[in-house]
Amino acid sequence: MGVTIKDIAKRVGVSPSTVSRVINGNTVISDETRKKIQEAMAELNYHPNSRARNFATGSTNTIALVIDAEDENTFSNTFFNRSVYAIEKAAQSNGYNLLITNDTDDAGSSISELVYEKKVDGLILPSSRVRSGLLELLNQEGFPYVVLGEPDICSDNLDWVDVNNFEGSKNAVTHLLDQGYKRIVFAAEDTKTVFSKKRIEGYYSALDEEKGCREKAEVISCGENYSLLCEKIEDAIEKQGADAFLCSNNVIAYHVMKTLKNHNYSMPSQVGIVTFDNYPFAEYMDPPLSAVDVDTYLLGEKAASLLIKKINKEEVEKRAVLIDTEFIFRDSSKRGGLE
Amino acid sequence: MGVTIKDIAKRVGVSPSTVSRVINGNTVISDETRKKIQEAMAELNYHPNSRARNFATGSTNTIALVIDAEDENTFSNTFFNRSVYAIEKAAQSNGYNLLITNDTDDAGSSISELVYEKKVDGLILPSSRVRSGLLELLNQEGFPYVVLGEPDICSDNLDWVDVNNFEGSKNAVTHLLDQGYKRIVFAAEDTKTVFSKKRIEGYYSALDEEKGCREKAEVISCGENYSLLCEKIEDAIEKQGADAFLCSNNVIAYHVMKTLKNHNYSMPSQVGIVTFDNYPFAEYMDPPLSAVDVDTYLLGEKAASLLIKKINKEEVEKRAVLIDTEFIFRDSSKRGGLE
DNA sequence: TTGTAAGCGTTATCAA
DNA sequence: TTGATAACGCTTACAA
Repeated sequence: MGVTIKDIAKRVGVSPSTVSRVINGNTVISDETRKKIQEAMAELNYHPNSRARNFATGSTNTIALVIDAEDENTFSNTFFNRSVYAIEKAAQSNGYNLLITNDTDDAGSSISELVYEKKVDGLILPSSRVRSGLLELLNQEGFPYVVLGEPDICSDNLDWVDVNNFEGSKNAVTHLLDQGYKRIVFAAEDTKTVFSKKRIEGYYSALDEEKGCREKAEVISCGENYSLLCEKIEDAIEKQGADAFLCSNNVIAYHVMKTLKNHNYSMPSQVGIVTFDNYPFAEYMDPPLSAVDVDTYLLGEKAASLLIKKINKEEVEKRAVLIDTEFIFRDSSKRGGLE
Repeated sequence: MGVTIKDIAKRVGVSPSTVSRVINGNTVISDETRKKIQEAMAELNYHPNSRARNFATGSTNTIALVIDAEDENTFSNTFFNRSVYAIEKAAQSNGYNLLITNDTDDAGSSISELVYEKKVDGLILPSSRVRSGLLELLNQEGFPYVVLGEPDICSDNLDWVDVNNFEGSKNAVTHLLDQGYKRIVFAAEDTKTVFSKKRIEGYYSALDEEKGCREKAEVISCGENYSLLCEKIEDAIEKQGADAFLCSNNVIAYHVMKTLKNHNYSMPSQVGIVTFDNYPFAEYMDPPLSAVDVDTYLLGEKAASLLIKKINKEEVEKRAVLIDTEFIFRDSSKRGGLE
């Protein structure tokens, strides 16, 4: 059915291997032969069969991105998705295809299938799916992989890429202090994930540099229980005299703002707010939300290019890559350094 | 290096084809032989090489999902992403892997590469990327594909899956009428895409059933110019006496609500609101937003299973599949049929 | 129920 | 600069 390398060879009167050389850009071919072969390929509308090539070369030119299937939010996470977009672009521009797979915890996991059956050349693993059994498998098979997000185990021995949550948080808090806020509360959905911990560390680190502030530090966490969150916010303001909130995402920021409005606290004069993640919504909020912007596109791009380097066995300069955050100053934290 | 089918054959003392039969679940094997072969595979930690299988069988057990790279929003679209999640799940449960590729308009497009080089067995194409040249290529190569979303060309001759935008819109407007709202405005970012057109048709269709309402119909579109949107909203209320808005997404709904609040219109007593897409935010808005909920998970699932049927050359009952929407009644449209 | 052998389309080694 | 030829690991008639 399809036209093969042999058909081209026959038509031009050369051997299949010569045609193969042209396809692969081998330079030892004479210009004349190359030209004739290329013409024949165009005339016959020849396209190399990637299945045969994969088989012959022992590679697939495909990388896999593992998705955390347990995490309902992964796919509704705009930021994660920008990373996916970036990974695909980086892959494509390096001649790789991108396979996406949910990681289930089943015994015959989809990941081990990819690895054992050699369906891809390497994989990007979200930190939430890093577990020792899987690492053993990968290392034992000498399979190239990169972790997306700082993992909570083996972080010194793995190649990973993450946002600099520590600095992002620290900068935001320093900004709030500079604006004259004194009692800054950190509000998050959890405090256990690696990125939450890093942000909390950054929060403390900024407070440490302003005397008397660390003592008043307070971290609120609420899971997804937003009415609980609202209560805690009220308490923080009324009982502890909180005058600013650093929120770990936009949903939390939204609830903080709602609570403040319900109690007629004015923003930003009485209470300031900064949120992580610069959602499209953030700039339209009332007041517009200051945000720690995270370049998840870059995150994905770095992860993909790091993986491809590993696949090609190039030397990798550093094991861990941290992406800088950018602080976006809007009205919600604009107190102007007033007391 | 790797252990192959021959190693298993040798160890058990059978021929490679017998081992192959066991791998492929061929039933003519004697229980005894099967058992011995399975034991040997376990002992040697054998896994079939998918590259070799793909080559031998002439298939890849992979489907591709094309992403609209031009559309910045695709990847930040929560709903689209739930479809991706569903597609992956459906693929996996049918033994397929999922490849994701951006569609660039370059001459050597990534899609034609997938098709010509036989990298995947079929593809899911978003309606926004349907163009005649591409369809020609696919049809000419006899390549299985399914369109995600109703396409604006050839919709009668293609297999596609979409949400029932017409009914969703119609139901929402009927609901508003039932609640006693009289002058309902449809607010959208555009009016040209197929789904917008269908929604507008549904909007008109509902109005037609209530006398005197169709004459007062008004469709507002604003692109991404939200200050323009706010002006138009004001006009609609003040000059045309609008008392309800059907919004084509949450961002629009947000701006409508903001405008209403700024002008001290009370919701839902003076003005009612319904939005398309039940974002997590919708239920936390003030008042909580009534929404036309779209099951994009089901959308993706249907698309994937339809494609896999086509790949297997099974007869497909209908060319076009419409997914029902669900109306979620919250406070923002609860007027209770008052005048 | 099992074995033999050809074949899938390309790459890669070696020789010319 | 080119050509023969083996090899990649599996599937699949066909034969036994």
